[in-house]
Amino acid sequence: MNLDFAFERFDKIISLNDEEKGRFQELVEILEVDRKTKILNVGQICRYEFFVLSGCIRTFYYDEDLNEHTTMFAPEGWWTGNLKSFVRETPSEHFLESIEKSTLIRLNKNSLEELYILIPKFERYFRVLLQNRLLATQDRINNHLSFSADERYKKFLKAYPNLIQRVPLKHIASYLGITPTYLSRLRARR
Amino acid sequence: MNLDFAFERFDKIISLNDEEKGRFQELVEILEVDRKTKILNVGQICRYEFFVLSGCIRTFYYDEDLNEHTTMFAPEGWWTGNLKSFVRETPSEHFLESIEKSTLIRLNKNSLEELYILIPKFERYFRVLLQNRLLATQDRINNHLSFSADERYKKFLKAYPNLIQRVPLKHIASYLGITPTYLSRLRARR
DNA sequence: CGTCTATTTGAATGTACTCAAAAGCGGTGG
DNA sequence: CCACCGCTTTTGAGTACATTCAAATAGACG
Repeated sequence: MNLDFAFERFDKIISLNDEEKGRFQELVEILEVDRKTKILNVGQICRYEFFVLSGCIRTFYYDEDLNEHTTMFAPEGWWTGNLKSFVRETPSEHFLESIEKSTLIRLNKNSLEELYILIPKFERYFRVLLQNRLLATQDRINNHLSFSADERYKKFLKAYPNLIQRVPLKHIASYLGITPTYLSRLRARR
Repeated sequence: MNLDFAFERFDKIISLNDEEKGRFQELVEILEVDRKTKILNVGQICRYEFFVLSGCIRTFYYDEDLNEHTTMFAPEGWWTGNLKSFVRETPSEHFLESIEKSTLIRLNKNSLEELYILIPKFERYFRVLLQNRLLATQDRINNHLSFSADERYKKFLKAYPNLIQRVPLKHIASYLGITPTYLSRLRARR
C-alpha cells in the first residue's frame, strides 16, 4: 500500500526523509473497510489512531434519550479515532463507522510511543495536530453559541461543500445539532 | 515570586529537577492584575500563554448581534490565553479579563520555543495539556447537543461548585449558552 | 447612603421539536 | 432492467423550550 498521500499531508508540518518514512510504515497497519462498517463500537477501548487515506469515517453516539449525535466526519486526509478512549484506555462512548468504502492507516498506542522515540518530531506533529483540532472544536462551540441552525447549516455548506454529496442529510443534521425534520424545513426555505 | 504551586501542577505530567525549574523561571514573567482588568483585547495579538497562580480569568467575545459569550473560565491552576491568536499570530477575537485580583505566569512564544529546546519534555507536557483541553472542549459540545439548559446548569454546578460563588450569574449564563433571564428562571424553578 | 450593575419577574414571541403520515430514492433480487 | 422494499426526506399540525423587551427589585462598591 502506498502511503504517499499521508506523507504529503505530514509534510505540511514536519518533513520526513525516506528512512523515517520507512520506519513509520513499519509501525502502522493498513485497514480496508466496506461502507457502513463499524471500526469502533461503544464499550470497546479504542486501541488505534486512524488516518483516512480514502473514504470517510463518521463518529457518533447516542444520548440518554437515544438521540443520535454526530461528533465528527473524517474524510480522506484526516486523523480520527476516539481520543478519550485511546489515551485513557477506557471504553468508548462513541461509534466509528465508515460512510463509504474506506482505506485507513491505523497506529496503536505502543507503536505511537515508539514513533515518538524513534522520530521525536512526531511529538511536535501530533502536538500541532491537537492544536488545530482544538481550534476547530472551539470554533464549533462558538458556532453553536453565536449562530442559529440556519446559519450553522450555511456555514457547514461553505466549510465542507464536498461532504454534502457524500453524507446523508440526517447525519449532517445530527452534526449541526438539529433534527432531520428541521433541517429539511430549513432547506425548503429557499 | 514562588512558583511552587505551578511546579506541583506540572509534576502531574512531567517531573522537573531544580535546574529545570530554574530555567523555566528564567523564561517566564509574573503578572499581577486587579479585578476586572483586561489582559488581552480584541484586535490584539496574544503574545503569551498564561498560567493562573491565583484568581480567575474569563475569556469572552461578542457575536455579530453583540451578544456576549463566555468561552472559558480559568481559575488558579489553569493555563489560559488565546490559542488561535497565539499560534497564528493573528488578532484576537476574544477578550481575556480577570474576574478577581489575579497573579499570573506569562510565557511568550520565543520563550516557549526555547523551553521546548532546553527542556524537551515540555513538548510532551503541552501535548498532554492540549489533549486534555481537547477532551474537555469535546465534552462541552456533547453537553450542548445532548442536554437542555437546565441539565447543563446542573452539570456546571457539579463540575465547578466553587466558581458559582466567584462568578456573576450572567457570565455563567453566557458560558452555558443561555440568557441571564432564562438562567434566573431555571434557578427559581426549585 | 447613593449609584450603578446584577438579578428577578411578567407577557408576548420565535425557534426548533415531536409525532404522524406521505413522498422520494436507492439498492437488491428476480 | 425493472419492481419492490426499506430507508431517507419532506410536509403538516400542535407544542415546548428559550428569547426579547420592559420594568421592578436586589446587591455591591465607592
